[in-house]
Amino acid sequence: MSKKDITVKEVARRAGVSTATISRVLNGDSKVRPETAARVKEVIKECGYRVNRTARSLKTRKTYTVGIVAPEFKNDFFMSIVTGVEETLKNHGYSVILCSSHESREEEKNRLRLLKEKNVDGAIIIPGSSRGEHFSLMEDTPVVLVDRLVEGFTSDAVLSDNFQGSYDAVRQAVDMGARAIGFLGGDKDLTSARERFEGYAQACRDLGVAFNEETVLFGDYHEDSGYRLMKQLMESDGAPDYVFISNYFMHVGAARYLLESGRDFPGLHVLSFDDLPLAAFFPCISLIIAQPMEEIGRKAADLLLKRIDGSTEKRQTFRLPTSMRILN
Amino acid sequence: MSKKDITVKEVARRAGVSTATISRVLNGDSKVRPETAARVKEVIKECGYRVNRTARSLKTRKTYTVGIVAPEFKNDFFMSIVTGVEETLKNHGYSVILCSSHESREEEKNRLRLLKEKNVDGAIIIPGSSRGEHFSLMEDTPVVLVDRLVEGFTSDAVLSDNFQGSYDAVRQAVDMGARAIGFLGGDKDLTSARERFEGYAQACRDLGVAFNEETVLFGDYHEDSGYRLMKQLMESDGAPDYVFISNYFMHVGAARYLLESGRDFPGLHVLSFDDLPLAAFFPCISLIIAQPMEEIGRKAADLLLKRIDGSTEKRQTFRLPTSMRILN
DNA sequence: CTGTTAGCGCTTTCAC
DNA sequence: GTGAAAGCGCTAACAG
Repeated sequence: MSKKDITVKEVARRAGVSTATISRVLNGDSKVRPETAARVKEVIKECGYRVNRTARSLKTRKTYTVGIVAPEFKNDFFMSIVTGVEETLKNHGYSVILCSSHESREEEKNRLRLLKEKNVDGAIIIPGSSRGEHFSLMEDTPVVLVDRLVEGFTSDAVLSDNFQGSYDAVRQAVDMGARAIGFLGGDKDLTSARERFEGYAQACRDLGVAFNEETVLFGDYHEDSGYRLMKQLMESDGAPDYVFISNYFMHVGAARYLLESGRDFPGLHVLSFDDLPLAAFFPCISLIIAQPMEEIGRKAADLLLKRIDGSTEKRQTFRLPTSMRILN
Repeated sequence: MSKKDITVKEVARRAGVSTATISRVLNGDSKVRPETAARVKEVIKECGYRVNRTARSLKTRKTYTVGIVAPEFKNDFFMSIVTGVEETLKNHGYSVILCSSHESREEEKNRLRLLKEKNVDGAIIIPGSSRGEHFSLMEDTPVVLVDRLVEGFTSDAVLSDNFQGSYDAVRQAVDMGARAIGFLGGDKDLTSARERFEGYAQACRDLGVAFNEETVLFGDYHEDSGYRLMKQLMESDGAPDYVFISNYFMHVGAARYLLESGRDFPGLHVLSFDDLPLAAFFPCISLIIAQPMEEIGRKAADLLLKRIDGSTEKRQTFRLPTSMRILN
């Protein structure tokens, strides 16, 4: 933004009209004589005028900017969501500010405060945990939660149908001949981890699958946890033939264990959440529960746009169905 | 941003001072009597005042925002760079606007124009192609190019040392016994693709590796291209034992071919660029040339910050060294 | 249809 | 140390 930036005032002077008229042309106001509009557009092109959106925002109280907050971005899962969000919002003239919260509640809070100060028109948040009192910071700024819910804060939300996805996977495994299914779970502090466990547990009960406490293990959604739990499970006495893994990163860790152990695991069947590009390459993979990630992002953006435009409908939580990909 | 937002004016009224004093306190100006400052801070806390950064930016002509433009974001490679950028900039009080250019020059141009209108303090760009006349749009806004260079536009840039990385890989392969090395290359329109080829070619010449035109294939950096070229190479008569693959996505495609073909490839050695989490799982992988992606992002951000702060040094291009990971 | 005018909320001389 | 006042560039009544 250099000193010599051309302003509406300058354009007005050159076109011999008032700044109000320039503004009208800029905003497509119909009440401008065509010849006037043409002349103004001419001048604008000539001198390379560009609107100053900061000034416009100050006046209109609209920034056409939304924040997207997530624990981190260097993973395909969150980025697919971000992609869906960005595409959709871009088509509506909005831009996206990226905010990583590093799984820290304090950081999450700081980012929200900043977004508020930057006057974003709304925010899409993948919460770092189930606790969300600080989300009240956003007061009357529209918010859509994605992937996880939060206690103490109600808003629109878009999630996968984790329960059903898990349930269906277990049923499919049973059809394939499973008698016992081990479980590697994420941090129960996250709603999605709880829901996936519930779906698994309920299906086991409904379908008469042996439910052995020792083969149901919990850690967190990260790779190391998957490695560790898979190792623990495979080295235990009653290692099951079927293993349900709760997300992609745990799956990566588990796969790493299977490869590094140097052992063979004949008859082992892995069922896992998340259909990222390489999941199908992993050892023993039998069934993948795919979340529609980009669609989740698009849906979240659509919802947010509705809120921003003042839709007054009551808060809604959308659960998008997962799909199954059977590999062998 | 609701009607009842508290402004400096309101804080001034409540604290019984002028808005100038509030501003001074907000900005840590020392020329404020401690007692006054304390009282102001008290009031600020009490009424939950938050600065309006849009207004501040209009006045100071500084947005503390930078744009980051890339062809797309749903891939680990670009996102690792973005992560490095975001972390670094966040630590300096900047936020990041995400702009996908979809490999389209027109779209890239639109995004740059928008960034300009939003008065970003600078931009970090992963160009979609070698053509960059439209980058002149950014006039006197600091720009740092990442990963790829562009003709017709000079600016700071941060890249991997593609030539050296390729060269070293070929030398290592020769040490491992390679006599002929096939090559799967990216789109020659990209500087990085050209550089990787040059490094490979030079090393072959220097080390006396047979350089067979029929085993040097070019496509683009995408998965399908990797699949197709690998298939072509493996089904040809003189299929080499060593294959150099120019980036991660081609590697994914090539790996998919190797798996799906159902054949065995005894003695096949794959050398590939990019150390993404799963590369080491791929069939026949022998050597990975790792780019320091997050570091590239951090370096780019550092450079940009220097430019923003008015460093007047001449434009620089940094080439960060790659490293080798030998797998077998 | 077009111009005049009054700000949006903040920072920043320039006086005192 | 502090305040008064002038804008940053734009839009939106309100007149005409």
